[in-house]
Amino acid sequence: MNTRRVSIKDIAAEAGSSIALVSFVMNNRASGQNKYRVNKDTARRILEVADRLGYQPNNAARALRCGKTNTIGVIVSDISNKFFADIARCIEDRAHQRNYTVLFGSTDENTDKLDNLINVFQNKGIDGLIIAPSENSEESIKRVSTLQIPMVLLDRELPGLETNSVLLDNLKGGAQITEALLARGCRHIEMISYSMRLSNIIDRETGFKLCMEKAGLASEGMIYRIRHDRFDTISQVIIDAKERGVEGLLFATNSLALSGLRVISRNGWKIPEDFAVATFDGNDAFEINNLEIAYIQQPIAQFGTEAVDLLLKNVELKTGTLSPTRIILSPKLILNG
Amino acid sequence: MNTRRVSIKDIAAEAGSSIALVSFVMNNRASGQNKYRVNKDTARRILEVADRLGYQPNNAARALRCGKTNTIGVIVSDISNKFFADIARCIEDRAHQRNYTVLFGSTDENTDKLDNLINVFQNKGIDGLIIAPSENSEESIKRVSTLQIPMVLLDRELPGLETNSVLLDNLKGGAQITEALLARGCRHIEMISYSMRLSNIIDRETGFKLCMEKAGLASEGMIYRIRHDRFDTISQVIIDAKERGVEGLLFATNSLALSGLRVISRNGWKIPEDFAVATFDGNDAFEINNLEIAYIQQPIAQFGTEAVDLLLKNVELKTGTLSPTRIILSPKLILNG
DNA sequence: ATGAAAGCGCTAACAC
DNA sequence: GTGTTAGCGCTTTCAT
Repeated sequence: MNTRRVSIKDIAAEAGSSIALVSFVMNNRASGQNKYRVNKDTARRILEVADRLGYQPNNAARALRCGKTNTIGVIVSDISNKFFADIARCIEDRAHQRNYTVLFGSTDENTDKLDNLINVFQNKGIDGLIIAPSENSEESIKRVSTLQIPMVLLDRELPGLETNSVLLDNLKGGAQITEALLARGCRHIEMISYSMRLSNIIDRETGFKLCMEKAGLASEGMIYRIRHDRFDTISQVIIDAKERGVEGLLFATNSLALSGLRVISRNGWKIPEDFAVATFDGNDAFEINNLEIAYIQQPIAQFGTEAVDLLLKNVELKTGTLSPTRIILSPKLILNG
Repeated sequence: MNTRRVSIKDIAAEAGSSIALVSFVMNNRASGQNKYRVNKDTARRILEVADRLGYQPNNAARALRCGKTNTIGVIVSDISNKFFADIARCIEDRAHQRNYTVLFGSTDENTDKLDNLINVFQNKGIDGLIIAPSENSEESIKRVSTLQIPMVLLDRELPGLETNSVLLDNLKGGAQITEALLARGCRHIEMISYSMRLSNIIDRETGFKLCMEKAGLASEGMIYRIRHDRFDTISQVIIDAKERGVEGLLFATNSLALSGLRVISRNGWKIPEDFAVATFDGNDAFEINNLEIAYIQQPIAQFGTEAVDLLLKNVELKTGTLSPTRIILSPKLILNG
């Protein structure tokens, strides 16, 4: 038994018409039109044969012919990171809804991997790219622009690069969460952040600073920056903070908070008695232990949907280019306890 | 400026040779061979031009010509689920190493979505499929076999279907974790499981039962099965368990454990004083609160690597088919406290 | 309303 | 050692 997949040609032969007509009918069906410029009976016959034979169009052929793959690429630092995994899921759903498939890739914040992924994805002929850029990725990202590949940046943007992007209002988020800490009566608040200079992180820090200054509290030197490859250093920072009499700890990301909580718990300190804690994004770990941790909730689903929609708007453009769009999503403050 | 990508033809023109030769040289380069049947100088010239022009092969054309896309599909119930997200990451890494890209899809345990994904992926011409099958997916999976698409089942297998699969030794895992509970002195142990009849769940239950019986303890009726669309019912089950004087709780999956812990915490019960708890897979939430929870650790990275390798072994087969292989991975018991 | 034919970029068999 | 050519499955233009 030969297992060559059934092609348009087979259908034409079986239905006694030309392949051109089959192609035409199949395309009409796909686009959900019910009015054919084709003879009704012929159309019905072709459709019937196609179904009977289990016809599936060959995407490679179509891609080659049309220069379009209906595939988008998504590049993040680590797809197994909860934030990105959640977004990935939403991107997947939205893309499928709009008849696209998604190729995912993780860079581990490594520029070589990023460049390689961009190449591979370009070879595969992706129609567009959604990227959560990491540090030092400016050059690579610029290359994507040069390549004329439609692109939208996710979660972070790049200084000096005008592109489409979908972002959280991190400045507002940083301010809101700081305010929450102040509202519980904390004065001596310190922020534990990343040494990586990502726009989202920077904005959160700025939000914190602005808010502290407005409250007439010192913010200078109150931000401690952890290297992402030296997460262990967080331990000493927190121990020192305790000695300095810090009352509130604001973690710039959820992973930072998780590591911080581990330290707090290991030292036998209690939340919120010993430390008031706030961060970005919720976590099962908070709820399960009734930890009173305030956090900024990001609209994950919207991140995914907006990114896909914005990208496809650019992809499906018949001609020319749109001017870059920035979509800024609103943070939501969640208070626990 | 016309932005048509540079093709083999452009290189041929520029280097003053035929496209066939260019193709030949490029392929040799790709496969890392350094001995050409081609004139050294010609080869060098071609390579030089290719680099200068920034040539990237067109995958669609190659796929069409060769009937091979170097893409595999991965279908799970939900890619944002931690277990699958972790595996996805490992699959991605391994596949990239081996020069394949990966298409991911989530079914939400829904047969229609599964069928649809299989179709879409088939259209895209994936060379093989890795699937974590959910309940009632027998028919769909069988169709993949019929389609002659190489496939490996992940995490769960299907009764009455001989296929390649990569699985945990869930029977052993179930027994090991039960023993751990017994070893801490628990007698009255109950298992909280899924109503879904997935092979991995069933095996874990069997391991539990066997172990309990061996210890001369009742196991009949000691398994409570939660419907995945009625997670809230877990609350009453645990409250009842407390009244029945249950000492140890074994959760069949991590999500079940998470929900259970929420209930336990909400009722003010302590671990391990009020309940000894054990489950499958670790979780940040455990460590952060120094919860003494024993669990079975699955070798995630191995899951990914083995699945990809097994799949590609079948994909890259020049001729015929291999007989189905089952790869059984060993569970590892992690004791906390 | 329908069909013939060109061509997307590539590989591989074959000829020179 | 190098070039010519057919053809993968599809869409699309142009005839009829």
